[in-house]
Amino acid sequence: MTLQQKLESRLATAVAAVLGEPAAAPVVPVADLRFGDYQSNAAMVLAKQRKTNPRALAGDIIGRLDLTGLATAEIAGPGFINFRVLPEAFAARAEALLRDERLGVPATGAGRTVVVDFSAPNVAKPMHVGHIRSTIIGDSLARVARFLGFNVIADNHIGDWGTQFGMILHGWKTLLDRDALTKDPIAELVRVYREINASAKADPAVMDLCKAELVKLQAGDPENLGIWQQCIDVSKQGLQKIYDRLDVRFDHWLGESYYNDRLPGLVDEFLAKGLARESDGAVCVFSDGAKKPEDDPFMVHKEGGWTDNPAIIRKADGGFLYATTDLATIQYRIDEWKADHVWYVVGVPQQLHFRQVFEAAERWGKRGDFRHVGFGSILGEDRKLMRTRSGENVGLTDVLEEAVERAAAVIAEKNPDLAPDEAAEIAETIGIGAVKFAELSQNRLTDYVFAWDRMLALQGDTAPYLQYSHVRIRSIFRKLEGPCDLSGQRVALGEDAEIHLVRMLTRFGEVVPSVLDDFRPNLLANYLLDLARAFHSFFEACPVLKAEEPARGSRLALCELTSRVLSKGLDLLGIRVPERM
RNA sequence: GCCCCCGUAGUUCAAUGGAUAGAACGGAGGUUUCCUAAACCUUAAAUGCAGGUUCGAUUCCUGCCGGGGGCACCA
Repeated sequence: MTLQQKLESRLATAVAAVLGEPAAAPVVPVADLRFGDYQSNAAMVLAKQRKTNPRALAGDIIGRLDLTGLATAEIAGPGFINFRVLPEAFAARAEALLRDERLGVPATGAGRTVVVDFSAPNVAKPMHVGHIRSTIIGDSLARVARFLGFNVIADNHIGDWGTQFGMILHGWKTLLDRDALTKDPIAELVRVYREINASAKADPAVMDLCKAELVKLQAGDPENLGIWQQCIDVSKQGLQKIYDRLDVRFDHWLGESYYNDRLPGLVDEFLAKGLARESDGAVCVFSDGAKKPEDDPFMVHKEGGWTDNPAIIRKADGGFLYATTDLATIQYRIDEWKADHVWYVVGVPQQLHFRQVFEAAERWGKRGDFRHVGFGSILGEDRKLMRTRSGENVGLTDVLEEAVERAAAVIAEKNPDLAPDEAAEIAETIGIGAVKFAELSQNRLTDYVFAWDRMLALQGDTAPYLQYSHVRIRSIFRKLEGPCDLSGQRVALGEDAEIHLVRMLTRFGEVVPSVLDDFRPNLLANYLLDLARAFHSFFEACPVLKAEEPARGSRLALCELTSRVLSKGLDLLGIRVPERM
């Protein structure tokens, strides 16, 4: 049980004793240490309901509170109950954590299945910086959910069937350089796509040819299907290289094409059940007709009257769309995978689409906890959205390359004695870690302007700062020489820096589950920075190897525990830790 | 026109309705006979504007200002 849970449990007992009935009395960590470690505002809330004096009620509750061996409590301000955890309680908790493989993190997701839908690039187009958010945030959420005991299915819903294939097919047939395709398939595909895209934009006749190729593909033309399959294979190989480098894994790659056969039947079913109807030749799912414009964001003002903003599931020409595929995908995930939760890590601009699809799925009878985990946009220097086709866009591979180069330069300066192989490996770990951490340490909803120095920073609140903490700890254990069993080690806390370090260590079990409350890996990232700061302060203030027993063993145990929590925390963010740097 | 997201130190970002709004970079000043100075310590500096709800608002509500985005056959 976490310290927070213990306090909550004891407080609940006291509150029930005072009131004569159970009442909610949550305990939260205190932001400002001057007020203690944890606090509860229960007295203020309950006093208001009962129209009594909050400080008096808080006093009554504290009078009934048994905190033996755990903490002290006091009334503060308008009626807070502040808890200060006793050093011996912190020490006991640290000893318990040393023996706990889960490091105090409860398995809150046990027995539930969650599908995490993230990354989902379009094939035959290069990944650029705009793809980084979904990929990295989604991977981290999947890792956290897995650690919390969820049955996690990471699904890469790649765009392998859309209209862009009309262009690629036409380009393949008219522009392809076979030699170039053999040498660097991805680059050649990208070149073909860019060229054909430009000429189709300029010339409607070319666009018509592209559309004709798409129709043939969708009708099952063997030649086009063959080319399509080649494109997919080549693209997947290229994507896999980037995912390997980023240490991102998927359980499935069920792209749009996987659901292709299900779409006609799906639309028929929607029509038959009255969930959709024709409008201007298209089949649309309209929002619930009972709603009024005031309370329904689907309603739009159009041609003199209010109508709602439908999800189109079949075009007038018979083609299917994004919404159709997403509904088929939901059906599969709910019926085949028995998903309890489905999390879509997709940019905020698609919010309307997901509201429509989730509502349609619900009315269709596909019940589940569907969440659109949106994130802000990456903007260009002009503060406008980075577009896939605009030339200014920076490729994801270029970002990773540059990050690793910068890390290598710092290593050469700071630690020139490392063997070249090892230095290169460390540069990879640090460079990639820095990029990922830059993404994960901020609120996902914030828009930001892409800037090399921001994304590739190696100083300050960055992954290398965290990695360095771990490296210093490993350095101590190297000097120990020989095995060292700390599982039964007694922890004795004297210095403030030691107590503060343990305070931070005990919060790991509280922070990790909170990441999924609102899908915010940055809570974990920021926690790890606080933990690392606590460790560095401890490390400056408290000698370890040169200390006398019992402090020496106790401090070694704190180092070991810190190392484990940092490694696990970074692992949940998808960031590796080096042994030295 | 309607809807959504975002406005916090010079800059980039934090802050489940809680107390004196935290970091980092940059600025100023210090710490190395001692486990890696990629570190530590000290310091100056901010909630777009106006109302409202609340014991308490960066957070919730209303209006305005500013930035970004979405809104019928792309994904």
